[in-house]
Amino acid sequence: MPELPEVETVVRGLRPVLPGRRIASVRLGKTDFIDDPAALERELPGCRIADVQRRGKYIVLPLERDARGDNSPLLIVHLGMTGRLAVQAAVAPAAAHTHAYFTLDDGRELRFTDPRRFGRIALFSAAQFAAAFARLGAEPLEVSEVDFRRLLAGRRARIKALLLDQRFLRGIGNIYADESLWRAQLHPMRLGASLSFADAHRLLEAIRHILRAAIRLGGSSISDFVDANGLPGEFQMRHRAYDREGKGCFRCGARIRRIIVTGRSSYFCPRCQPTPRLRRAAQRKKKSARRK
DNA sequence: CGTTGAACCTGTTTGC
DNA sequence: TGCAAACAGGTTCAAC
Repeated sequence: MPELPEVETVVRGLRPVLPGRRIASVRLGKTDFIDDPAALERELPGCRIADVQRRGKYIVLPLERDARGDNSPLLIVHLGMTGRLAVQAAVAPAAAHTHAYFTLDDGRELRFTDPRRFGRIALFSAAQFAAAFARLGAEPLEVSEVDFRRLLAGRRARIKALLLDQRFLRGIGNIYADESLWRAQLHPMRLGASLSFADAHRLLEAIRHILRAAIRLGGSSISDFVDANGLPGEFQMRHRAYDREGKGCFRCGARIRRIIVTGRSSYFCPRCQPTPRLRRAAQRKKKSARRK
């Protein structure tokens, strides 16, 4: 569920609420997705939440410790596939699979809910944070076209694999990869280095357009995504490729197809997003197979 | 460098 | 109707 636009939507919902609040206490349920549960219970009470930020698909809460405040830690939350983070009244009944409760100094609670527990919560020192996040690629809404072309140069991986690789760009997942490739009219199996100047230009434009539109509509709600206020997004109404197997292409009418690329379902229009030329060895193999 | 497949875990949808 | 298989927004790791 949560890719860059959904995480951004959650962050924008929390930003008017959390900064300035202090964490009074911590309660944990299942903890197998938390790096060091004991550290949360030990370190968090008394900390003031200074800000709410997003880095790729990560939510980052910089904290300030009591008086002197140096060596301040950062609380990191990743929503995985089914994670939710929301502030609720302490008396409100908790949704099923709510595994972390952070009581705030106004009596309300910041709650983390995640049925599949693919999410992650960690408490990082400034140094740990810098080291961990140095591996992530650029923000797709901030990278320049020149840098984007440099990233593609020499990459023999499929463009779909690159878009999903958080060290290439951070924040794009399966939905927005497919939607961007559809808009740019590029087949998901194209190799990164094979993209022409014009291809790369169209792809970056598509990524920017799609992500901005999705943020504007509060993200995509496929089955269970809701923002920090419990409201679903609306960008799923605008999907042109994702989860549309067998339906007509919005551009040319051809039936959208689903194939597996990099182990993930990939939806594309076989007419608008033409199959790349195969490499010679693979091509020979196919030809001989066809002759039989 | 790249790719593939499996693993993590639960819930929902699909197919026989 | 019932049960099993397939599938799901993500990340990581081993094996090739």
